[in-house]
Amino acid sequence: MIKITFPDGSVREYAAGTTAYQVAESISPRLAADALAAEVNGATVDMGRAIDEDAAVKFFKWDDAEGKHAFWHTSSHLLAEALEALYPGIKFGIGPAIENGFYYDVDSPVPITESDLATIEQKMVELARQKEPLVRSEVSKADALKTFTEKGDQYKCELIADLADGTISFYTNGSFTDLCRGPHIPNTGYIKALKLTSVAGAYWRGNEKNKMLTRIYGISFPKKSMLDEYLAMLEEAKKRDHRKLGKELELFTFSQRVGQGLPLWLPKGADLRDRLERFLRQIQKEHGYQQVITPHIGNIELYKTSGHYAKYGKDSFQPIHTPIEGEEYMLKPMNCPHHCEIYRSKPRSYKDLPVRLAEFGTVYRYEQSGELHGLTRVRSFTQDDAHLFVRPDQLLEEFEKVIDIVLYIFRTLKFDKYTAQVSLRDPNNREKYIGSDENWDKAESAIIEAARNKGLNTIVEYGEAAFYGPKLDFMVKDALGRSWQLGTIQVDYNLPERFDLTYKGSDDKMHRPIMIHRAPFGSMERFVAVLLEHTAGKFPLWLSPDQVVVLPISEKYNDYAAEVARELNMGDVRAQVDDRNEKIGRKIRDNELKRIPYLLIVGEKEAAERSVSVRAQGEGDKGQMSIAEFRDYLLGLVRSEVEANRR
RNA sequence: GCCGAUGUAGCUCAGUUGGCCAGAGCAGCUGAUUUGUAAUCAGCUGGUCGGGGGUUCGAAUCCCUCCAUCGGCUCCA
Repeated sequence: MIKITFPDGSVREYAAGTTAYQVAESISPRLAADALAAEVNGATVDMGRAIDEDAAVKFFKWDDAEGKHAFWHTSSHLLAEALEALYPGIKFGIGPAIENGFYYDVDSPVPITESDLATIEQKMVELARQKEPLVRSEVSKADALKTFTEKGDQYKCELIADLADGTISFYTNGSFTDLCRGPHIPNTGYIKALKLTSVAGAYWRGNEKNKMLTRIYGISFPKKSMLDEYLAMLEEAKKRDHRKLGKELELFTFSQRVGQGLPLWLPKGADLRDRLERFLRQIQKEHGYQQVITPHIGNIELYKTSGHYAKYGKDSFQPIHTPIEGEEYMLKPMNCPHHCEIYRSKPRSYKDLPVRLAEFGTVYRYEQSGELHGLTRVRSFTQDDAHLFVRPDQLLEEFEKVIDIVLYIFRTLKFDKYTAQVSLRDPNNREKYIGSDENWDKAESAIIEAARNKGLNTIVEYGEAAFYGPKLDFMVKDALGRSWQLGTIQVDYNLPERFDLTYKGSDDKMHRPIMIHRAPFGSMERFVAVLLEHTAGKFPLWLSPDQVVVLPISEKYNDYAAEVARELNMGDVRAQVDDRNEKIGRKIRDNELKRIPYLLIVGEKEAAERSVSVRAQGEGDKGQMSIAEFRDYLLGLVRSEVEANRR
């Protein structure tokens, strides 16, 4: 038997001849790394057997976050070692693993740019080949401080100073020693493939008042083929970038002269958006929502009442002054205050509730220029907003009904993978939230219960609630596995208070309604962006701006093609004719590239038989049908896309 | 806003160290062709080389400044 004492104090026994691989496999990557440290400190673990690459993948349990985390964390130490060798005098900030790879923040005496990455990569490969073990050591806080003070690494000293007294762990690979809690993989030799992806600026400790360090991002894998796959995925993501597709498919554009972050929706984009709005409006109508319309500006007093001016005034477009009357107006940064005033426009009884006010409301926020990004972060956007004013006893049911709408949307648009995040109060810091404990408890349990009743896959985050109420956010995974935050449902105790919203109860006393903010799409802009990247521009049939294009074989059949299109259009199918003087192959190619779902080829034969030859996007020739047959076929598909997901 | 990179025709991009009227493909226009399942051929049009200022005999190329875009940071009601 071999006894291994781990640095965390635990002792485990293994049969004689057990390899480090087996030990690690039996526990976790974290302990695997520590096992190696134990070995270096004199224990007897047989490291004899070489580990092939496939075993290494299994070894680090690549599918679980902990395995990847250890792997990438070690990679960041390898990066630091290479940097120290190449840039004497360089100082280090932090170097963690992230969702996809790792980074290290450094303060270099000479600037490091993208053109230097190849050299650093080479050095890393060279060091990785030496299979340097990650050796753990423990020192007192005072010694730790001394070590880094001597080295002149003020950032590390700052980190150490913040740690609790007691022993502090270091890890060493080759010539590089870092303050680190672990875990790590046993040695750098497992890193078989790596790539430094970018270099960027990042504030020290994430505070914009601090110095900006250079952050070097990278990714690494235990197998070369895994890196290739990852890079291929990035390529695919680039092709699906909504900014690129938006341009290619003529959905939206931006103009410097109009202003940054202000999207211009082109005809096809407006059509798509309108279709999405009608779809949501329909389901909302069925759920008892009432549509309202409010102005794009509001008196500054409105936002002072709501408290938004105090909190977000500086992040808004600055107030508009009207010299004649001396008033101040703001471009509306959110719709809620307007809707509160609509609620107040008449007395409400408990029998009137819930009141559900919906509006596709365009709002304006002065986002920092560096933050703008395609359609996902803009300065003017339209929320698919609604505010529900409910009695406390209605909260649960209303919440569930909103979840139903969100799930219906996800089903219809084929977002099959989603999770829900429940954001609750920080239990240790209850003073910072507005509203009574009793109400919060009710609202929090209502959200949790609603999510459970609807069978949602939820994660609970404490301390993530807004100051005015808890919330439920939906994150979807797109076709490439990337996560996007979409819909949100929030409970609000603040605005009903500030606007003094009331209703008369059955007890003849005045009561305060609870407000629910909700936006299933989030914003039309963001949703279209996510939908574009999810579908790679191949929208479902019911959403496609152009569903069908009729392609005459030659100009002789243009008249028949126009007739086909006319007949389809009268039957509620969106059809166009491509009557350019081009060969049929050319027309097919161009229209496939425009992601048209169905192409109808018509020539002599079809004109004679009053039929069409059908070609489905990406599927090729589907054979001949009569015009009516095709129309019914298509309308059937559209119905099934939308209706089938109702329940 | 901060760090770094980029900005040449509607789109995608060439234009090495400053030097003949700034180029190509696609798109557009004109003509020829009348086509059967992913690019027919030819001709033509189109650019204050992001804006402004400077250095120079001479600037797309070098310097300054502003603007915009991209990758991050910070932020996200």
